[in-house]
Amino acid sequence: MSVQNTVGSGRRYPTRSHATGDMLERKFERLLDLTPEERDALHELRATPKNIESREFLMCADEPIRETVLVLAGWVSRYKSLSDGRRQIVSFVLPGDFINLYAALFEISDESLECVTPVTYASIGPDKMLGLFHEHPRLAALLCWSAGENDAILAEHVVRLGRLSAYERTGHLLLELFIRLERVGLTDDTSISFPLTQEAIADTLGLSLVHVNRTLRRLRNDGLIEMSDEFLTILDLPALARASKFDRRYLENRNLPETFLSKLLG
Amino acid sequence: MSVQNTVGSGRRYPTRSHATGDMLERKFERLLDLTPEERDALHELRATPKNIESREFLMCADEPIRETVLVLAGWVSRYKSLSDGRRQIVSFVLPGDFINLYAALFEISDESLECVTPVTYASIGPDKMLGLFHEHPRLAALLCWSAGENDAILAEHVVRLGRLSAYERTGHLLLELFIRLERVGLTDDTSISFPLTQEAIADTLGLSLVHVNRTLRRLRNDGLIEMSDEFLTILDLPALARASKFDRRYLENRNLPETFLSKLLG
DNA sequence: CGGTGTGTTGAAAGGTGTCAATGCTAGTGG
DNA sequence: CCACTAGCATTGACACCTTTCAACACACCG
Repeated sequence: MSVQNTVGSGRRYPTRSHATGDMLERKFERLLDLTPEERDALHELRATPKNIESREFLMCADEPIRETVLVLAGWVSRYKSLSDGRRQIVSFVLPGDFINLYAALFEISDESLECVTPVTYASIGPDKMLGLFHEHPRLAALLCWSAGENDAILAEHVVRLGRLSAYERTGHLLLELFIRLERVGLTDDTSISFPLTQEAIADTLGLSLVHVNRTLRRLRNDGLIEMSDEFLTILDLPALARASKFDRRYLENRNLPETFLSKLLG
Repeated sequence: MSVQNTVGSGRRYPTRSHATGDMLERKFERLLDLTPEERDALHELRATPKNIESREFLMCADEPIRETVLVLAGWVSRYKSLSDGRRQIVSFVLPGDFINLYAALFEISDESLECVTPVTYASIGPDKMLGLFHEHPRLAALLCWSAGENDAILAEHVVRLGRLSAYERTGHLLLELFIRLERVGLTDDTSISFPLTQEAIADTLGLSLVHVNRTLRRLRNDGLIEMSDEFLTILDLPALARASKFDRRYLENRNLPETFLSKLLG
């Protein structure tokens, strides 16, 4: 059920058949029953998807921000570069995630958005965005919810970088990616397709490439994960979560509260 | 011009006379000329300010989220705790900043909000928040801008933790705090009142208390800063910025773009 | 006056980075 | 068809940044 896409120089990334992407509905339906009109509006957002290759950029540092982007398939890395070449990946944008939800509100950014894999996305201009806020306030609320979730993910990344050991950090990141993909239906039981190089992991976790390599080997030796060029398998999720101080509450317990739901429904 | 507030156990924190706080207008006026009605709406937000002591909590982990908070005076730290006692401060909330802009959208949080100093704040219930979005869409846009700025600050914090040395991290943090306070008019030439303990700095930068102490001493010895119990002075801002790889663009270059401004103004 | 919170300093241990070299696979061009 | 290159994964040895442990100074407070 998976198609082989030839990518860049020597790495393959398998694209799943459901890459057409209804992961946004999937996320939102967990919070709220959408009306047919709202579903239509969401469908319309991705009416004319675009494709872009691995290693290409959705946005470059110091370039003007174009528009809000909804990722339908593939991984995007958001990172910042230092003058001396050091690089820090701030976050990964996965299918169903937004980029630049605030795009309309800033002139330029000092961050870059690079495709880790081939990416299918829908771009949403400021007009469309404003229209959405007027015509579908409930969807607007869900978009804000999405922004709030990103905030929580970023906050946890700060904890990871600031207070976890290399071993914990690595396991923690792998778990986050696994669970985020699970929530949009992109897992295969205990496996996900995993396109990150060890260098990308290093630039995410604030570690050296060499140390990431050693750490991954330890995780493998400890029977917690299995990794190939293309896939990551979580062999023992509870054990890995324990070993990584991974508390998945930051990705859950984030339902819309009743008080607010009633307003949206009423 | 400064009042001595006795705080907790043995630390004093000077409260400035302009702690009554028009820093929100100050921030927004840099982006947009506000109408009298909008000014009134902003004033109304802080019509009934509340006070809370140093070391008290605006929110505790696992407690339900109450409401959106606008900080008028004082510092708040947002942090997460690990089961083994490790702590990571995610961000500092300064006068003019919002907390829980998404409050209405989540049930509970796994983060805590603790006052570093005595704090004056205005709480904004979900109703008021929704009303604001309906009646003052331009203010709503500015609130979103504010959320986007927080995102940029968090992203830079990730870079700080992931790719800067202890020396760079420390200088970088001090500069960020200085500049953020400068933008809301809370600097005294090259000084700010500085309530953080070395332990708080350590929990922010992902370092040990001891190493923070040594690093601060180095910064002092290098003639870049001066610190007392109460104040921080940036002696040579350009030099400190160079030494810390501090690129203030993440706090600037964030004006509202023309395309959007015209919509708001029209 | 002792107690607590904070700042300071030294010495030793340890986690992580750097440097360097190797193997492997896929793609390229002769 | 086979060198040859490029990108990535892997490993060992060593250096160093940062942590940990421990002790002490100082201010404020009850």
